[in-house]
Amino acid sequence: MGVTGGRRERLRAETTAEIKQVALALMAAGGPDAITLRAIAREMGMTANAIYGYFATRDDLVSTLIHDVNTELADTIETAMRGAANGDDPGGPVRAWAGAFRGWALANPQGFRLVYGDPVPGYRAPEGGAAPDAALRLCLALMAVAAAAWPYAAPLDEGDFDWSDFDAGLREKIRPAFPELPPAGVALGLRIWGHLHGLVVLEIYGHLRAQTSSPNKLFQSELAGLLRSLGLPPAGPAERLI
Amino acid sequence: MGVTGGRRERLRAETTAEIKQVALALMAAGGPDAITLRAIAREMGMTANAIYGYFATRDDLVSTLIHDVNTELADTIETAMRGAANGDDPGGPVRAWAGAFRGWALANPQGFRLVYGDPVPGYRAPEGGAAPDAALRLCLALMAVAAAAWPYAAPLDEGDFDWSDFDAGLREKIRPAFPELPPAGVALGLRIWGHLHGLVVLEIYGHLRAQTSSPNKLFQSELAGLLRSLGLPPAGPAERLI
DNA sequence: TGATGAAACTATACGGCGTATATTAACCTC
DNA sequence: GAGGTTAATATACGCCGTATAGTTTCATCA
Repeated sequence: MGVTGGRRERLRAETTAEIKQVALALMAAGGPDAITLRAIAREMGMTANAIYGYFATRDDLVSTLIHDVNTELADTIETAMRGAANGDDPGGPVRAWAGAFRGWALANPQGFRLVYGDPVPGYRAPEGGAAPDAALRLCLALMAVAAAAWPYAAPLDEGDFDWSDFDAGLREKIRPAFPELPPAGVALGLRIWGHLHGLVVLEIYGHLRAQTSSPNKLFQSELAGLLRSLGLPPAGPAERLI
Repeated sequence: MGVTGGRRERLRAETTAEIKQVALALMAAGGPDAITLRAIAREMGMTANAIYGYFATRDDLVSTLIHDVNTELADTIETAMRGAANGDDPGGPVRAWAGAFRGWALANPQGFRLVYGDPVPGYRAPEGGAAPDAALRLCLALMAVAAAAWPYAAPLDEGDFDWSDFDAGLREKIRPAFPELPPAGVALGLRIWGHLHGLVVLEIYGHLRAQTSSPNKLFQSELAGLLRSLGLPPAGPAERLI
């Protein structure tokens, strides 16, 4: 176990990265089902079994991919929300979250399916492994949305929630970051997620295709309705001041 | 082509029904991926290839299952909505639709996945076959919801839709049944679908499990918010008259 | 410098999957 | 009884994930 054994470890990291990259490319081309060890190995010019040296099992590889994709989504949303957090526009975070979420989903439909659909035959791996990390980031972004909207939405809210309705670990992360957000505000964040998730998943999976040719118009209309139902102004601060 | 060949046709129909029933049982037990011809045949005590006499291909079988499940969902929703169409409660259809949709989804999560998720490796079959039938029924139920809510929601609606935004065949079915419903009302129906679909799909796929232990409370809260945003009374006509 | 041993990779095999083809048995119709 | 449709079978092929054993590569250290 030499301390200077950096070279082989670097090679190993590169090969690992290439495996994941090829797997993502295969998934983008043919869906999650196209992630087969043989196909990856074929693409890389090596044997399928060699991959077992990098991932204990195919599900491990898939789990890692899910984590990576989830992280990418979290990055996208966090970036979009940083640009919208000017404080003058309480609807900004909602619009940023919604736009980033749908935009990323439409740009990476296979990744969206991998994370939010049935991944592949196998099961989800770790029962508490790496996925929650990125999922937590997504949830915290949602809470930022809820925190921005809550002062406006609170008078309209009729939900009856308390902290015991939510995961204890989640609560510990939320309360320090958003001390002003009550349980009903957390619920609001999750509701906004579900609210917007529906149209996106229907669009990604093609279930809207038989009905409308303008899913974007539908989504924008729904977003406007969401903003209105939250008591938020429909557009930026300029219009709100008029 | 004898006219009296009823016996064999009856046997054939029975075997066909048994194949589908076994396939649904397998799906309920192990997810859509568990639908394998071999497993079905094993369960029925015959050879996998014998199924090719009843279904040209495995995808044909899956398509038929999707159609059956979709029909069951449409039946459930239509029944629930018939019970809510007393005319005195404009929010009744929305609540009936939402309750029936989520209730059916929770009672048949595998069926829900089959219809609204990635079915199985293979493709969807007919590009215009049997599935649209049931999908149309679901859509018409949605339009009944929208028609009941539209007189209340219209003043709040800010969508800008016209008929060209929707499928021509769909329009022909909608207009005779709901002549008072403008394009924005149709969009409202689809939006309600997407609105409620999101939380249900997140719950079915387990993505809410890490956050909340009360998905039902969350859904009811969201439903109340939907009713409010539509300008509808939150409960039955009794409360509305107060 | 050269042996050592871990790591990367290959070769081969097994069972399960969907599918295709050819074959046999049962049945109704004429 | 003959002809033709249908049910069911046996067998084979290729692809999949996985397991095991064997081979090459190469950093490490005496």
